[in-house]
Amino acid sequence: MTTAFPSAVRVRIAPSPTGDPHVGTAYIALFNYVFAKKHGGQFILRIEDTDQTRSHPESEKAILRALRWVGLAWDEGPDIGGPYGPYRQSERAALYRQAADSLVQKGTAYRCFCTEARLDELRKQQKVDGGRQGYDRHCRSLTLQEATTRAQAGETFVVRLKMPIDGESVVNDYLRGEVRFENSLIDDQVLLKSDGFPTYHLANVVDDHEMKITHVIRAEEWLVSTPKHEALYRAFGWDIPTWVHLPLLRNPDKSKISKRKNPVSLDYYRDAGYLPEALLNYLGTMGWSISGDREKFDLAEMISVFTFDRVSLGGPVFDLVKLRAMNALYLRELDDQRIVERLRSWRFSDEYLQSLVPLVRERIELLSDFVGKTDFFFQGDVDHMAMAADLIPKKRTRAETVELMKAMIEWLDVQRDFAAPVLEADAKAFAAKVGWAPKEVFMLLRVGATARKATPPLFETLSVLGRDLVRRRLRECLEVIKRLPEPAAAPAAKQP
RNA sequence: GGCCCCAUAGUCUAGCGGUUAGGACAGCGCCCUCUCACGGCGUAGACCCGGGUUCAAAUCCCGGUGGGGUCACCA
Repeated sequence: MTTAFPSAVRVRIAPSPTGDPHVGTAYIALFNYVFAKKHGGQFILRIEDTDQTRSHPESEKAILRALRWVGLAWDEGPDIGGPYGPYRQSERAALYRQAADSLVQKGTAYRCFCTEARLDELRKQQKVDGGRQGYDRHCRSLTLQEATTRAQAGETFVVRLKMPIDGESVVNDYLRGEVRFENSLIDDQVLLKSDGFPTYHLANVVDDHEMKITHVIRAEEWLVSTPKHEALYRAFGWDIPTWVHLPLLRNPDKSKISKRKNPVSLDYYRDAGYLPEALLNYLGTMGWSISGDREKFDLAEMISVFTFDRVSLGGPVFDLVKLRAMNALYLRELDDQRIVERLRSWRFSDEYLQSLVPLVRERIELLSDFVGKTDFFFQGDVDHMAMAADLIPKKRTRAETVELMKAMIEWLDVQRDFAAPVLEADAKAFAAKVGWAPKEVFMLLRVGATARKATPPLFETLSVLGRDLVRRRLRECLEVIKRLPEPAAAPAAKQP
């Protein structure tokens, strides 16, 4: 496995701006970055925003900011451009349409006019029969002329790839060697959606080729779709890049890392006070080792000795306790002045303090009161256990409260705008929707987000805290509530 | 469920045919010490199971089991 890499190494991280900047993105970006730098190559950032309904420009901004925070700088990207731009897929739509069309003309892809209803029905039937899952290739037998006529008549269609019907696909993964797939089990993948936008599969392959990507270093979840990608490269007549599928980061229960079970947003780590270099170092120990008895190393050192041969394939559990210990190591190494600087750029900046003062100015009588009134703004996780008695509202059961908290977290997960007035209006709407009194909802929100019953105005407070801290704390709070005993019935007899 | 990947302590890992199976976090104990923390020392704790191959398997092969991923007009 010790192939020499050409100096023209070009790799990429291709996040989709559909949510928070994800630790998994930083993880994969790190290995791409390090590999590129090791071989004097380029590290490219490409935004995969082909999902019209789920992509958001704020999310893209957040991803760029977070990647910068963590210390990974790209050589080409949507903000700085580069020779193979644009680096945002929504700006390359024509390219994909053209690519899909060329495949249709060549006969390696075909238009499919099947309706969603038919596909649903098909899936349902397949479930009953227990046979082969997936598209039945109904439209594959249409002639090009037939299909063209129907398309020109205005019928909506998608473009699907013609996978080989038999034989097998052998994918060469750099870390695992040959992986075999039976072609008959692989779907005729949709390449172009009915809205004219490409799917991941098409856009990704086209761009990786156009951008001259040599090594596709991505998460293991993509391994099984790699034969489709290879089929696409072949259909175009393009060279296939080297595949490197890294193991997936895991929750403590070993499932794929998820926001429900782990803080997953890079902004959370920033706001909770983790040092980016410690986070990066920790990510570097996930599935990779620098040597047998060392685990503390900086980026430069990782680059200097990097090789994929030291990757281990078991899915590493992302352990907050260990990360914290790593962070402590880095913190202790900083001299006093540097720690002061870090604190300033974290939460002791003039800017942040100024956002706090309006919230507490009427509530403090001495300057020294400030600290006690604002402590939860300077904490990461907060002690909900101490609030156990106030977590379940009077007249509510634990089960009801759990459901409410779940619904509230779901709502906040999609709440992009954290400006106080917006939050307030949306919170009221939320309360109405779930049929709870606003004051009940607000108190739960308050206690969940701050572990306090008395705080500055709720929505201003949430706004300043920021969505990542709020959502993490609510999740923690939910876990605490779940473990609480059912409160005694409301008019419960008081014990003497 | 089909297909694919994976498998060393609770967790991250070293190991790549012959080791008293090494390191780190967490745990426990002791030392340092006005407390706590840091630091130091120590301690407990692992090769998933079963077959092969071999003089010799944590290491190679096969099977099982377990975990994970994936089966979208999401990425």
